[in-house]
Parts: sequence; C-alpha cells; structure tokens
Amino acid sequence: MQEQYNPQEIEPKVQSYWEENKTFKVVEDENKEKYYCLSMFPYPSGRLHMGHVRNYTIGDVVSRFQRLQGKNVMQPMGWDAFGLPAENAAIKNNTAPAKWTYENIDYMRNQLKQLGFGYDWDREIATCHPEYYKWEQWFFTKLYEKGLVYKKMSTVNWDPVDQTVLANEQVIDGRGWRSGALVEQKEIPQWFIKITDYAQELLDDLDKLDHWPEQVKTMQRNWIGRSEGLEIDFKRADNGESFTVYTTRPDTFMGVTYVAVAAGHPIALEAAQNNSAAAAFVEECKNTKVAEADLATMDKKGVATGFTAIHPLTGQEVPIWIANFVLMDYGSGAVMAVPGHDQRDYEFASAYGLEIKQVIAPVEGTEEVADLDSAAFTEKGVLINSGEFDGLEFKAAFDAIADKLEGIGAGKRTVNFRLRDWGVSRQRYWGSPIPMLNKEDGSELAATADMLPVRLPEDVVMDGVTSPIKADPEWAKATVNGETVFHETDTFDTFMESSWYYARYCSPRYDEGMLEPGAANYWLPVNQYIGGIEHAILHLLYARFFHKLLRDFGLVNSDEPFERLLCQGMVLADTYYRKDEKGGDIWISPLDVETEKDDKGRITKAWHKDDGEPVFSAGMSKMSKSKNNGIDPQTVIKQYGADTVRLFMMFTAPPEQTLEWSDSGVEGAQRFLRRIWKYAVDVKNAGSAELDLAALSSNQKALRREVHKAIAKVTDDVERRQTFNTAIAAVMELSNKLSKAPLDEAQDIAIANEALNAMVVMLAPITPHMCHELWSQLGHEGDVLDASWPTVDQNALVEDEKLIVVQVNGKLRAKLTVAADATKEQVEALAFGEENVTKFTDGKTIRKVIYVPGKLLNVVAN
RNA sequence: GCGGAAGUGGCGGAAUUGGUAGACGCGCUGGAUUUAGGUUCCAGUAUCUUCGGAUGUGAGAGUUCAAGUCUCUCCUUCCGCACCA
Repeated sequence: MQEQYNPQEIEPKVQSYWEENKTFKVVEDENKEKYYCLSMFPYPSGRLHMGHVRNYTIGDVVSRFQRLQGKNVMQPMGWDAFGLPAENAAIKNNTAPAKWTYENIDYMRNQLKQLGFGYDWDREIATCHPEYYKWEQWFFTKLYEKGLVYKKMSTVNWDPVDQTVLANEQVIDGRGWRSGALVEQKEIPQWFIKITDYAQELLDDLDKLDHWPEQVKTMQRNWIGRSEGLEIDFKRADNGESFTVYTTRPDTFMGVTYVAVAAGHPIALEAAQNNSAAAAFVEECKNTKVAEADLATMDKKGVATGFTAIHPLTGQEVPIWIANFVLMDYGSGAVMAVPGHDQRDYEFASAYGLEIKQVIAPVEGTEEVADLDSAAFTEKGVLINSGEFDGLEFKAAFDAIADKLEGIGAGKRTVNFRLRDWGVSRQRYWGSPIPMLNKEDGSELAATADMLPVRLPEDVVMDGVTSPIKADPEWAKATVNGETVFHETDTFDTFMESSWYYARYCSPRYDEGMLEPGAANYWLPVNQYIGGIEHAILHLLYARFFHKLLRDFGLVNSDEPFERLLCQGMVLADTYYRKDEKGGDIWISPLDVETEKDDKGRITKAWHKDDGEPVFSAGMSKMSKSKNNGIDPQTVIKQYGADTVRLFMMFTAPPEQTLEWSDSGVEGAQRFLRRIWKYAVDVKNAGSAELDLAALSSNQKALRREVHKAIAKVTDDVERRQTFNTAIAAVMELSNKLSKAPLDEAQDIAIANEALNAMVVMLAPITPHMCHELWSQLGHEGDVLDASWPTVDQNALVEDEKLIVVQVNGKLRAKLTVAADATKEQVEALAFGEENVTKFTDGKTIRKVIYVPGKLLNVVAN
C-alpha cells in the first residue's frame, strides 16, 4: 500500500473500473427494492459550474448510500438541451445551435465522468433529439384531442425595430437588448394547456408530499392561489352593457366608489376611441414589460374613461377608470375599487381625488383602529354605512351580500385561482416545433401520427432576429388529405421537455410509445429529486401537472412524480473590484487576489497578484460571469482531485443553505483525506486481530462506544436528516479520537480495524474513489459499493456513567459524573457537596430543584 | 408590490424534542520538525475581567426553573414572480 494519498493516480483508475464493469447500469428487478434518485438535468451551457457540482454530488451521495443499503438504485443523467442561450451563442460564434449544443454535451459529459458520478449512461437523453421530442409532440396532440389545449390571444414583449418577440430576459430597462428600441406589448395568438383544470388537485395533493420542504409547498399554494369570492355584474349607465368584476371581499361591496379596468379591457379600448387622454394612456401602457414584478412596483396610474357604472345594490353611478395595476390576464380584467379597505385602491383614489368611503369598522374589543385619513383599513371587521347589512361580520356579510346579488341575478359565488393556464408558445427557433397545422381558411388541426416527429432542421444559419423556420416559407408547407396546410412555426416552452424527462429515463430508448409501462411503473415515482430552489414553483408545478396528465392517459399509475425533494442552495464566492476612470466597476477574479490578515484572522489588505495594487472587497455573491467570481471545477479537480471537491461541497454547508467557496476550505478537506489515508496505512501495518468484547479495557470500551455512536449519527444524518455536513463532522471527530488511541495491544488493533472499515464504507458515498481503493487495499474482495453499511452494536452504546450538568438559577456551576442509574436524591446530594454550588446557594432559600434524568440538575434559590 | 428563506466567534457552520452555546473545519497565535518555503505534528483561540466572575446567538419586549430554539414588534440580507433555465 502506498504511503501517500495520491488522487491523481487513484481517480482515473477507479473511474475506468466503473466504466469497464458497468457498475452503475441497472435494470428492473422485482426481487430488489428500487430506488430512483434524480438530479435536475443541466442546460448544456458549455462547462459545468460549481452549482452543478454541488447538485450532482448530493445526488450521487444519496444514490451510493442507498446502494449500500442494498437497493436497486437508478441514477440517470441527461441534457435539457433546448433554449435561448444556444441561439445567442450560435450567432456570436457563427455556428448553429445544434452543433454548439452537441459539442457542449460531449464536453460536459466528460466533466461529469471526471467527478466520479455513478450514472447509468445507457439511459442518457437529450431533449433536442427527435426521438425525445417526438413523444412530447405526440402527447400534445392527444391533449388537443381531449380538449386540454387551446389557442388564444396573449401579450408578449414586442421589439418594433427588430420586429421580433423578446423574452423578459431580453428586455433591459424597457428596451430591446439588441435594438435598444422601446419595447411594446403586443397581442398574438398562442397555445395554452389547461393547467387550471388541475388547479384544485395540484393544490390538494401538496398535502401528500410529506417529504417536500414546507417552504416549497407554501410557495406552490400561494402560486396556485385559491380564493373564494364573488363575480359581480355591473351595468354601464350609458348603454346598459354589463361587465364582470371579481372580488374576495364582497363584505366591502357597499364601499365601492369606482371601478377600474385594465388597459386592454374592451371598455378601455372604447374610451380610447373618443377620449384622447384615455387613448394616450392605453398607448402608454403598451410600453411596459409583461413581468408581474414590474407591474406591481409601477406607480399607480390611471385615467377616467368618462363612463360610469351602476352599483347593482345602491343604484348609484360610480366612475369607470383605466388603471395600470389591473391585469387583463387575471380574473375578468376589471376590479371593483373599495379605497376605504384596499390599500392599492386607497392610493389610487388619493392620487386622483376619488371618494373614500368607510364601510368596515374594527370589531369591538380589538386594538385595531381604522384611520382612513392615513391608510386603508384592510382587516376584516363589522359592517357600517352598508344599509341592511350593518352590524354583520365578515362571514355573515359575505353570505348576505352574495345571496342578495345571486337573488337579483347580478352575482355568483366563484372559486378563483391565481394560477393561469400555461402558455407554451415561443417564437424562437431552438425548441420542439409545436405539432399543429394551420389551414388556409384559418382553422387548425393537430399534426397526424405519421407526421411525427415534426423535425426541427439542425443545419441552419441564424440571422440574429428571425427564427430559421419562420424565415424559410418552405419549411412550414405540408399536405394533409390533398390539402395544403402550414406547420406552426412557434416552438414549445422548454419547460415542456423538463416536465416529463424523469419518466422517460425509465425507458429512454422505447420506440413503441412515450413510456414503456412496465419500466415506468417499476421506477416511478422518483424517490429523491434534487435541484435548485429557483425551480420551487414553475418547473416543479409543471412536472406535477404533467404527471397527472400522464396518469389520466394511463401511462403511469401514481399521482405525484417526486416523493422526496431536496432544494440545494447556491454556491457563492468572494467578489473584488476596482473603479475605472469613469467610476464603473471592474470585477477581479478572486483567483487573482491576495490578502493579508491581522492576528485575529481579519482581512486587513487585499491586492491584485499581478500588479500589487489594492482591490476592494464586495463580499460574497453567487458565482457569475458578471461578477467574474466563478471558480472552474475543472481546475480544482486537476489540482486536488474529485474526492476533495466532493468532500468540501458536502462538508462546508448543509445542502439547503448557500455555500461559500473557500480555497483554504478545500485544502482542509484534502488534509482530512490524507489523514484518513495515513490512519489506514498505520492500521494495516499494525496487523489484524479478532475482536473479543469480553477482553476490552474500560478505555477500549469507551473508544468502541465512540465508534458506534458515530455510526449511529452518520446513518441518521445521511438517511433521515440529509445533513451531510454533520455526518462528515462526526467522522472527523471519530478519526481524531482514533488517531490518538494506542495501537499496541491486540484489542486496540481489533477496534481500529472495526472502526476503519466502518469509516471507509461511511465515506464511500462522498469520496468514492479513495474509499474504493482503500477497501481493496484493506484486503476486501469486491467493490465497496457491494459492502454493507455498518450496523450499530447497541451494547456498545451503553454507558456506565453519565455527565450531569448542575445549574443554580439556570447558570452552570458544576459538572458531575454519576452512575448511570443514580437517583435524583443521589445526584442532588452530590451537587450540594460541590463548593461552587453551595457558594451560590448560601443564605438563600431553595425553592425548587429540577432534575432531567441523566442530563441536568437546576437548583432554584433566592 | 406579493410570496419564500436566513441572521450565532475573525470566517463557514454545530447545538435533532426548550436543558453545558460555539461540535467539526478554516483562519490566526505560539512551539517542534525542516537548509528555506511548503508539508506534518503539538498547544492555544467568543468578549470583557478586579481572575471571584460577568456578558454573549440581528434589535427590542414577553412566556419559562431554564430560550439560539417558543410568542409578538421591528431591522437587515438573499431568493422567486409565469418568455432565463
């Protein structure tokens, strides 16, 4: 056995072993418990970044741990290969998105192999392959047949110079990123999938997801946003036409002093025709981004339409306004405004001098105050100034007003969802073509089975503005039953591909259908899904939705795709900058910066390695190109090896928190691996001995207790708590103790061997290359992955003595070692024998003595 | 704006059910080994201190024998918001 730990030699050797032995290839096996561990597949952007390394290390640790539990583990990997960045890169590098993507995939696959991740590469998929998107297109046509897909006009960001649709990301400060033109809103026909039909089930089934983070479930609940309210019909005073508003607060109905409609609402458009102020405002509202955050933070602005509406109960006329905060896509595009009891309505009314009427008063006995001179009173309370409804509280008022309106045919109780139908049309090239056909008469039909897949041409030239399949009029032409039809030239939202890839991994090459039923139902649901918290809402909601669609088509037999979810945190690094002549920031890579510290370890100086001139620290932020603080995994692997990087990632922070990159932390991780290696060498040189429990001295028993305590803690930390950092800390603590223990007597050596074998297996999921090598060096036949996880000897955990903490008035005053079965009286007697206890109780009356058996004694005295 | 999360030594973090705050690692200080640098090993390392102790988990209040942990108010930072993936 080599004296020194040498990862550069071990890692390629072990990786070849895995490859040659197909160690991670799996097939369905009814005799074994299955475990499907999935990490979110990457977008093939070029090179792996540290966020990927963290994500996939967690997945690999879980997979290898489960395999060591004897399960049939599937861990696949693939590529979320469609998307906007490929188009941009292709334009920039004068290549085609397909070529760029495939090259990236080849490079990144190799990087993943160098990190030692145990994937079944025979299951690899790339979503841009026609064999993959074919089935997604097929499924879409089935959804169309079932009425779950429809076309409607919807708003997009429109660049009037480039004559193209922009993604939100391509709109910077309200302007197109290439042209610099002011972006407009434009309505174009787009395809939608009826996710709202499943809103209630998507909400209800969150309760089944016991192993999802509570925060993710809460975010999804809020996103779905179920509310119970009332649709109310108002009639225009001038022409009697009615329009609908939706409210969740019908109790405030008698406080309505105006009505607000979105700029795209028919009433707004009508007003714009004969009112120049309204026309100008409608025009102005076109110049905003479609992102919700932008809408919500805009100044509340509006203009009167000049029309009035009749309040259905009082008969009063209230003005109709156009307001920029009313969303056309949500509800009916119109709201009733109650400025007394809604803060947004209040601000709008204050700005435009509209009436503010109080109709709700605080419930008596509460400390709430309604001061309508400063703000709206938005709490629920008692109705006032509401005629026959005065004195009612929220629930009673809701029902009374709903009954009344339903009685006169002016209202209807409704359940509303904030969730909107899923718009899947994108006007971009690098995506799966939407398998729909347009006839010359304007009607539509789904692509027929023999037309699938509708192939995206890969050998194209990007002009930077128009999608190649839109630019080529020949591409769209097709014939159905002798009639000329035109393919839809929009492509799918890339969330379509990522909504079902987890299922395709079960039968990735199956060509008879979307999923091979036996395989899908063997492996699904995914036992453990791992990915970034940024996907907490959209991706995870769409995938849950898709799973329910697959179920309703009989393709899977479960209700939910992901049993257990872990959302890992971001990877941060130091940022440093200098100012250029114009005062702009020049970001300097942390790799180029050196620092000096004072005798407390605080950084006192930082300078650039090249010129020695000072640089400024801007703290830690997410690794990114813009801050120039990315650390390339490749460089670090080359220097320290994959095991060190994996260990650092798992040790430095719990998986769900942000992780701060630190070069010295990486060195610390390597140090630990070297110590383990050295300990293995020492133990091997000491020879072997049979463990004889009866022959153990009390020190040996105590050491062995530490070994088994560590096994218990590591097992619980990895399996239940998923706090890999504390699991590693426990192994470090154990290794510190072991390396200080003697290796002289036979039983010293027996315990050391037991402990070393346990440590190698426990570390195998995290640092698999080193442990693979150590396992065989220690004389074991076969792969460490086929070893069994160490078991806790409960007898070894039994303690003869306990440490009792003695407090006086809650402050620590003494520590006692007592027999494990000592009674409260015995402990108390011992405690009062302690000088430091009597010192603080002298002259005081003992009020109470609290005893927590085996742990703590607190004397309350005054 | 709405929604979610997090604030503990010089730093990353630990404390799992309300019971010894700071495990483990980094950094730093001192020492040993080394021609030197690096490596490795040993010891120390929350703050203040009259050396008895006192204080200390973002700020302020509360519950409790006991609060990092529970309750309320506030502050700060980070993440998501439907066409980035």
